[in-house]
Amino acid sequence: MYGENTAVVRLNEALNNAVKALGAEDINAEFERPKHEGHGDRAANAAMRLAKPLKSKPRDIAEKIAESLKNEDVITQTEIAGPGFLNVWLSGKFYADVVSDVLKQGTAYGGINLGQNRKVQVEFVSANPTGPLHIGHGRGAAVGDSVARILAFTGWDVQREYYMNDSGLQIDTLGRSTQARYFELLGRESNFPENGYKGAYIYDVACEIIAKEGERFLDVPESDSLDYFRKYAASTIMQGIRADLEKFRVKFDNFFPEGYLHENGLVKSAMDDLKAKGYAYEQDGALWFRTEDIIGDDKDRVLVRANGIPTYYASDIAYHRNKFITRNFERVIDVWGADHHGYIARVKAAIKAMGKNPDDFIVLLIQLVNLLRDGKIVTMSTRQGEFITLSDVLDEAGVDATRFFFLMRRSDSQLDFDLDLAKKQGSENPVYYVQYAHARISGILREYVNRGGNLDALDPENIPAEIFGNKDAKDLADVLAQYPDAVREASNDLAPQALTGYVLNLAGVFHSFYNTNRILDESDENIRAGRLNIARAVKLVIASCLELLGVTAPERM
RNA sequence: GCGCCUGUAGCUCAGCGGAUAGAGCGUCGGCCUCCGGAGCCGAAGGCCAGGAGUUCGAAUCUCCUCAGGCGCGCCA
Repeated sequence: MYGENTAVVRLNEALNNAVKALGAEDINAEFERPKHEGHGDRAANAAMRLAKPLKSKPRDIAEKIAESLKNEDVITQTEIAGPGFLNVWLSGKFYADVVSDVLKQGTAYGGINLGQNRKVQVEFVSANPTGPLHIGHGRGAAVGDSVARILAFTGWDVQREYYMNDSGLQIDTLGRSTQARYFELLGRESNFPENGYKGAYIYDVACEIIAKEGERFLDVPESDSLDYFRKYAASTIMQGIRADLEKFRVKFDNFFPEGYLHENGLVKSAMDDLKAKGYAYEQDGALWFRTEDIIGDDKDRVLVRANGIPTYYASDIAYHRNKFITRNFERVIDVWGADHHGYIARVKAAIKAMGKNPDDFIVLLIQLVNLLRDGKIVTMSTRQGEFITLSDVLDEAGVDATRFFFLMRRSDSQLDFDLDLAKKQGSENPVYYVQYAHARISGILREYVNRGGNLDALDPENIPAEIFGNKDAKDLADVLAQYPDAVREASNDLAPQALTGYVLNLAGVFHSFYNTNRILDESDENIRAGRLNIARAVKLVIASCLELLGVTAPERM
């Protein structure tokens, strides 16, 4: 398969052919890397899985499989161990094949086609334009962006969307907060809304309005100018958000305004559809959704209030109907803050009600980020205007470190973001550790050219098998062989941390290899070429992996 | 009260059905006549919160208990 390592695929094919030769069903057997030395280079548990269907002892089955693997030229030795593990030892040629396959596939390596060009949407960040992005949004941005990159790399047709909640109560409050600051700055008495946004950025917006419009709003009734303040503040803040996203190297294909749903009657038609299907009913003047029946919710939920204004839930139903039905996405992934988790079941209920499979709707919950400075947690609140913005963190720690830190942990567990550590340009900082490996290889390749070498003339097939008599060389090839598995895991589980973990491991094993294997100083020309090829393959995979994380792979540091 | 997430080395966390549970940081001890020392090697450090099940086999699956976080609005 495209993107897989062909050396690994061939080995597994041999195993499956051996299994089929026993008359067993296809169990899709695979060799795995045993955790412990002494258990061979690869191990298979196929015999144990076949024991029941074949009504035979695992060790006897393993014996037979070993017999049919005898002719494989990359297998040098087999062993039956424990309850029925089949352990095999591999020749240097196998590892050479692994590495040259990486070089031949180049940047396509690891890009297995899991999506089959199916349409998937990743909706993330979607912060209301009521204030600048803070680090919690940053984590969601890093995760959403990386997941989108991973899905695209693995054959999905991906759209990245930002849902702009640009109407409603919050924007109203934003407008009134800005208006109050406008009056305040012009020396008039103002009544700042009780739940207003107290951040200093509101003053900035008010200043802009003064510069642009002067004092002309002083003498008109507040209710007449409110709309202007609302729109101006929201669009200014949205521009700031877009600028922050750009700075963070996060791109969107589409910004979807909530207002579109109302203006085009999509909320109404979604409600009509629910009513027609009997999922919604009227009571006490409001429209209710039968979530109790559909998903066993504690109670039914309100869709349209007694005052005729639809709830946020109603627009969300219309929005997801638009995603699944109008725009025809096969899978919809939403990245939400963890405090919304109680809401997942309700949206799934709506998806069920519209006749789609709730399993195709996946929510990635982003847990809280604690920002640590000097080892202490910095507290934040958007309303109170006490927070550290994403932009501040990027200025201090840099885009690469910030992204890498956000992606190191699974998103559904809380994260302590240690600002002091992220700023350190040293070995304690994992992102530098990885980037250093890439820069170091680049340095070696530059030096090779300096000494008169020609990289284009290097034959990717020229990797002498004897190189892999060295344990570090063998380990390194092994890690290269695992890249497609890491990508598969990251794609299937929507888990970028599988890749941060992988690339940290790859960098570490490369550093070990570097310390025991001279490259340019090696006198044997073929071995030198072989080691150069290994280094090139490592460089390629590090760069590929970092690209999926949205982190740069520097040539020098 | 109901529901979701999390309890793994001193700290931060991987591992989520396989054979002796891993990494980084921190601690201690080594390694530059040498291609990038932003590096490497080694040591110490664990009843995988507790209990009961399922399985040939459990940190991993199920149930219960305990602890921490979060959510249960005609808010968004």
